[in-house]
Amino acid sequence: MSGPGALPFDPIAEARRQWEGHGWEDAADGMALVTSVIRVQQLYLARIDAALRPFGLSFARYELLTLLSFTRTGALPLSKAGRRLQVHPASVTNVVDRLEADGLVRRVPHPTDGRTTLVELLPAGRDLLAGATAALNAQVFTQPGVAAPDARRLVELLRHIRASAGDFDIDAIPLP
Amino acid sequence: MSGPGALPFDPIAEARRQWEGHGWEDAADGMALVTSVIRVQQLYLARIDAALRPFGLSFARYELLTLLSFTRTGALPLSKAGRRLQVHPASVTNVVDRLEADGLVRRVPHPTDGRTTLVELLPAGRDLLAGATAALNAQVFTQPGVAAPDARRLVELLRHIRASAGDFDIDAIPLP
DNA sequence: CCATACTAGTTGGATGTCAAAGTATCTGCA
DNA sequence: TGCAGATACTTTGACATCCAACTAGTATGG
Repeated sequence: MSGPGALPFDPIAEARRQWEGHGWEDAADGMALVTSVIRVQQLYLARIDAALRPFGLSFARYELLTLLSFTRTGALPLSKAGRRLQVHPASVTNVVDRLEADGLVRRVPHPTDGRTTLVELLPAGRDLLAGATAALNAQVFTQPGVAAPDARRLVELLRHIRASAGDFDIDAIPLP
Repeated sequence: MSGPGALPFDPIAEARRQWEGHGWEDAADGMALVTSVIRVQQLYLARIDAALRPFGLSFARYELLTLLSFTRTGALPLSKAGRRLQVHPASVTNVVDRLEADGLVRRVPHPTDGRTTLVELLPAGRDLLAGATAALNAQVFTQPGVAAPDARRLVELLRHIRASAGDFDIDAIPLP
């Protein structure tokens, strides 16, 4: 995250001035947006990691456990988990390896499809998850750094970016 | 990035429904915002990496080269580079190692401060940077997935989040 | 002058990302 | 019925992140 202390100026505003100074005006808005998103992601991830550290979980592991807890059976094929979490199959393998090593999930062969392995939430994982979610909700998700109307406005704008990248059909499930 | 093809629904809208269904309404807006930022960062980074791949550069390396090119001397102390780029000192060491190995920068002892090492942009780095910036501007920064007014709106909202995290004094350099 | 506190940068390790390539299994069609 | 193409998951390697601990050098105050 940030080096020691705050900078005396906004580094993204400064970069934007440089972009314009070099004649790249057309790209300045986009550059500022992209680097802002990257920086805010970094800030959020640092806060998430801090909130989860007492539980021995990273955010990637937490997300997988949460996804499993929301299913009816507490299990999913790895491929489906990867699509829902929008991560690469190799990342799913990596995270499942680590959760399995910690006794929070287990791998189960699919009853009828030899290609498929299910990842199944174990009681230890479910138990850990309750406290972890409470901590995340209290420390991060109820304090996102902007007021609720602005948070919703941001989500809506970011949603257009996600849809334009092909994440989902934008007309599929409209926001209320 | 995304697994194969788009999902038939918005995974973040779905996660938000789960959050509300579990009684975590107060945290739902924040959860949606945080996961949206994380996802959009991932999308942007994938596009950036694709644009930079022909130049053999990652975004972290590109950013450091760009920062150096904006200085008067083409050189900076590693500590200062880390503060400007808002990354951990160990990350700066790592990226400088790799750029040095590729002959794009070199480490130079500080003339008067024995603790300090300067990282200096070499001609090969400067040459590579011109094409890399053109590619990034053309492929990513002029096509951020939203129109310019929305991009500016997003930057302003994200700027408040960055300020509230202590990145810089929000009154220091106001946007026009 | 010296002890202490601070700064600068490195090293080792953990983490998770994705690309590329691989093996194993399933499906659909000729 | 056989096979091409697809799917599922793993392995390997590259990449960059940060934490914790370390060494070396500088600044400051008594």
